[in-house]
Amino acid sequence: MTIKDIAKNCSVSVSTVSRVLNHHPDVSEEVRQRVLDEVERCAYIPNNSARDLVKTRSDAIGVVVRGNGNLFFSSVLKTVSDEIERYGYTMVLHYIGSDADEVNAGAILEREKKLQGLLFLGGRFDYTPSELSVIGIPFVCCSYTNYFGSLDEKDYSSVSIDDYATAYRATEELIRRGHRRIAAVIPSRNDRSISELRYRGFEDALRENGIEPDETLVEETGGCFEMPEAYEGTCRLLKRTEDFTALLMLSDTTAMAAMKALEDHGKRIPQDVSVIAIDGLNVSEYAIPTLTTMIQPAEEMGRESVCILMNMLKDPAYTRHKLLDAPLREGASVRSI
Amino acid sequence: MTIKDIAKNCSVSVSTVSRVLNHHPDVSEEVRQRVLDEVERCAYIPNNSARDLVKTRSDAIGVVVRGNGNLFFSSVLKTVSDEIERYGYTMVLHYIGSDADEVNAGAILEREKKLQGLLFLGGRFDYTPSELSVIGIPFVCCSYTNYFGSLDEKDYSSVSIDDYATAYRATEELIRRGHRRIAAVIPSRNDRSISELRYRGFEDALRENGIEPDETLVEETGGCFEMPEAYEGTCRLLKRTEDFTALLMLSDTTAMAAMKALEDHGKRIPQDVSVIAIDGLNVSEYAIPTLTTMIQPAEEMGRESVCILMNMLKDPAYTRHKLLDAPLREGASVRSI
DNA sequence: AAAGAGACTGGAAACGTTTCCGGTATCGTT
DNA sequence: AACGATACCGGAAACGTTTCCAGTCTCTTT
Repeated sequence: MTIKDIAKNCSVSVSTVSRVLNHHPDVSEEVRQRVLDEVERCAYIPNNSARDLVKTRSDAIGVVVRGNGNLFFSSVLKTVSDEIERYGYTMVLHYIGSDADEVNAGAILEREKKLQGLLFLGGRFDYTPSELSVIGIPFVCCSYTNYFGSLDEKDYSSVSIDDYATAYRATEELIRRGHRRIAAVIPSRNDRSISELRYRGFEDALRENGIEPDETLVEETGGCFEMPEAYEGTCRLLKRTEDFTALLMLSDTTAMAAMKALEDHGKRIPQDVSVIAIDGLNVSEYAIPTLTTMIQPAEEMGRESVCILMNMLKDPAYTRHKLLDAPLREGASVRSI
Repeated sequence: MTIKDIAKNCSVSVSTVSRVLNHHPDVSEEVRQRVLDEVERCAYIPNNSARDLVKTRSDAIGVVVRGNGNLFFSSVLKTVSDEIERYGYTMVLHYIGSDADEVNAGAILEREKKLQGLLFLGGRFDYTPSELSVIGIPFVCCSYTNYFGSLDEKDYSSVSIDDYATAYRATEELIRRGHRRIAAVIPSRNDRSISELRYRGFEDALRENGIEPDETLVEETGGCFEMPEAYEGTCRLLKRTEDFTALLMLSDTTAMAAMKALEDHGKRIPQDVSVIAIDGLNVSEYAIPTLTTMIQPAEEMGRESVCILMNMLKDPAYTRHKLLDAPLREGASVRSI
C-alpha cells in the first residue's frame, strides 16, 4: 500500500496525493477530501524511509543520557519523550557511561541517524567552543548550568536550575535554622561540574553568613552521585569528626545513602544531624524521615528543553539559556536548633 | 559523500562498494581493502534511509514502556538500550500511560517505523491471541509472567521472574520468621495482572502453611504501584485494623510508602511490623530500615529479552518463555517473632 | 475577445542504496 | 584446443517519496 495505490484509487497523480499529505495549499477541497478518505479507508501510512531519503534528513531528534542510575533523569526522560512525539518527531535515545564523552557520542549519533537536533540530559558539560563545533545541528543541554562560562553563549541552549543559587539557598535554610557546623559529602568535582557549582554555592552561603568554611567538614567521594560512594563518604566523614549538626547532600539519592550511614552510626535525624538535599524526587518524600530538599522541576525542564529545541529548529539563530526555580520542599530531616 | 563517490574514488562500481559494505563474499581481497581504506579516509557513513527504503525495513526495534514512574523499569531500560545497540539495531522508545493499550501502541509503532521487532516493558498483558495478532512482527514481553495462560504459547516470548512463586516465597519467609497475621496492600488486580499473580502466591503460601487468609488484612489501592496510593492504602488498613505483625508489599517503592505510613502511625519497623517487598531496587537498600525484598534481576531481564528477540529475528519459529530467579535480599525490615 | 493571472494538476527527476542479472577473465579439465 | 566452472565485477532497475517545472483550465480585466 503505497502512495501510488492511493493515487490510482482516487484517479489523481502521485504528486497530488503527496501534496495533500503534506498540507500543501495548492489542492482543491474536493480532491483533498477524496484523498483523505481513501487514506483513511486503506489505513495508509507513508513510508518514512522514502520520505527521509528525498528530504535528506529524518524527523528524529537524538537524546544522549548519562546513564549512571540517576533517578532524576529518568523522570525528565519520560517528559522529553512525550514532548518530542507531540511535536511529531521521533526520539532516538543513547545512554552513555559516566566516563564517556557525550559531545562525541552526540556527533556520531547525528551522522548515523541524520538527526535534526540533539538533547543532552545531565552529565558534565565543560566543553570548549571548538569541541562543541563537531556538532553540526542545534542542541540543548538539560540540567546543566553554564555558570562558569556565561549565559549569553550563542552556540547552543540550556535548561537547568541555578545550581549555585540552589545550593546557596539550601545552605541558608540550614543557617536560618540555627546551624553553624554544616558538613557536606560531595562527588569529586572538577572545574565546571555540577558538583563544583553546588559546592561553591554552599561555601559562599557559609562565608556570606559569617561562617568560615571548615574543610574537615567536607568529604569528597569518587563517582558521580552514586549511593554506595555517598554512604562510604559519609562514614569516612563520621570517622574523622562528629562535630557538625547539619549535612548538605547534592542529590536526593546520595542524601538517602548519607542518612543511612548516619543511622548506622547511631545518629538520629534530625535530632542529632539535619540533612538537606537537592533534587526533589518522589521517592525521597517517603524517606524516613521525609527528606527536606530543593525540588528540580523535572517535567518543566523536559518540556522547556524540547520547546527550546523546536524553536531552534525553526529559527537557526534562536538560542536560549533558561534557569528554572528550585523551590524548597520541607520534609522532616531538618530541625531548628 | 555517497556510495557513488567512494566508487568513483576507487574506480570500481557502486555495486562493488555495496558488496564490501555488506560483507558479501564475491569481491577480491585487493578491491575490498581499497574500498575499506577509502571509506575510512572519507569517514563515509551509509545513508540509512536509502538502505531501509530498498530493504523495505529498518533496523529498528521498538520498546514500549509503561511509564508510570516505576523505577524498576528505568533500570532495565538502560540494559535494553545498550543491548539493542550492541546487536547493531536502533531502539525506538515509546512511553505509554498507565491506562493505555500497549499492544495497540506497539502495532502503530510498527507500522510507522517499519520495526523489526518489539519489546514490551512491564504493564498488563492479558491479551487474547486475536488481539495479539495485530502485531505482525516478533515480540517479547519483559516482566510479565504468562502464568494464567501457559508457558508454551508460541506466538511470542516472555522474560520475567515467576511472580507467583516469588510472592509465595516472600510470604513463606515471613511465616518462617514466625508471622501468622500477615497483611498486604496491593494495587487493584484484574484477572491476569501482576498484582493478581503475586497476590495468589501470597494467598496460597498462607493456606499451604495452615493460615486461613483474612481479607480484612488485605487492602486494595487504585493505580498501579504508585507511592501515594500505597501510602493511603496502608493508612486505610491501619485504620481498620492493627492486628497484624507483618506486611507484604508488591513493589519496593510502594513498600517504602507503606513503611512511611506505618512510621507516621507510630509503628516501628520491624519491631511492631515487619515489611517485605518484591523488586530489589538499589534505593531500597538505603531505606531506613533497609528493605527486605526479593530481587528482580533487572540487567539480566533486559539482556535476556533482547537476546531472545534477536533469536526470534533469525528464526521465525523461535519462541521462549523464560523465568528468572528472584532471590531474597535480607534487609532489616523483617524480624523473627 | 484577447490576454494575463491564478488555481490546480501531472510528469518526471531525484534522493542513496541494494540486488538481480548478465558479462568477462581466469583456470583446471578433458 | 575447447569447454565448463568459478570468481569477480558492472549496469540498471527498484524501493516510495518529494518537488520542480510545465501545462491546463477558469476567471477577471481590459
